[in-house]
Amino acid sequence: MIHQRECPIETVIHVLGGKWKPTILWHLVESTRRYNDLEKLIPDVSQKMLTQHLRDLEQEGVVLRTVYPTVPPKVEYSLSEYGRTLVPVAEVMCAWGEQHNERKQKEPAS
Amino acid sequence: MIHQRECPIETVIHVLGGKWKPTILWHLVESTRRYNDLEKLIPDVSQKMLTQHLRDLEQEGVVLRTVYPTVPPKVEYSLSEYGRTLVPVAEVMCAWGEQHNERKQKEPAS
DNA sequence: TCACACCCTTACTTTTAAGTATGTGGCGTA
DNA sequence: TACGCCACATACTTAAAAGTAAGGGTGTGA
Repeated sequence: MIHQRECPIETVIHVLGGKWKPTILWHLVESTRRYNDLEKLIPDVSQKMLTQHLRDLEQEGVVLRTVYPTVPPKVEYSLSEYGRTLVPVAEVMCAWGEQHNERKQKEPAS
Repeated sequence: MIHQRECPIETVIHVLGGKWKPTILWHLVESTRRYNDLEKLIPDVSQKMLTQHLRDLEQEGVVLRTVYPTVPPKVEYSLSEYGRTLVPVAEVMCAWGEQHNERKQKEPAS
């Protein structure tokens, strides 16, 4: 938080670059989710990291957090409209990443 | 190195996600460079990180390393053809990142 | 009265990335 | 003889990210 990011690629990496952030985003592209849902969909994430990543994504404007003041509390997470502008970027990255993974599998040496 | 990457977005982040990698790539898109050139072009990078990032990029197949057995030694780094397939991905990321940086400047409070 | 559901928070530890400082090899030059 | 050039390698330290474990607040049902 202490320095401004001059490199826009680093910006994207910062927004998308938590260990579970792509997975979270992926689930939110499909549908709005509650905290509990995400925990179940991503069994290996710890509560701490899930909360922290959701907060990060919220602060970047990518994710919307809606609290219903019911008992017990209900909190919904969804992609913001702005967050949807990130989807094509993620798709381009995905496509290259997939191809790269395949390539790496074929030539494990080199 | 110990686990295979299942998420292709993480793959891209892994390839591009060192502190100086986007900068290195950027300079190699423009031209082939020698180790010394890169040191001068990126004054803040340490030798250790420059070497390490170049090795990483080489191992991913993105960068070519050519050694001329002269004295003193001469080593050239360049983007491979495969590395050039990464450029459009980087450009898409760049575009979103720039826009995102502007947006963040305008609304420092959420 | 007690546990449970939901959505977290906090403190502490481990792992990973990056930074700092110093050393290496072989040849040309002074 | 010593010194510098180029492209590193290695060891050690610091900082950042992630993991682990435990607690909290509130109202409802048993």
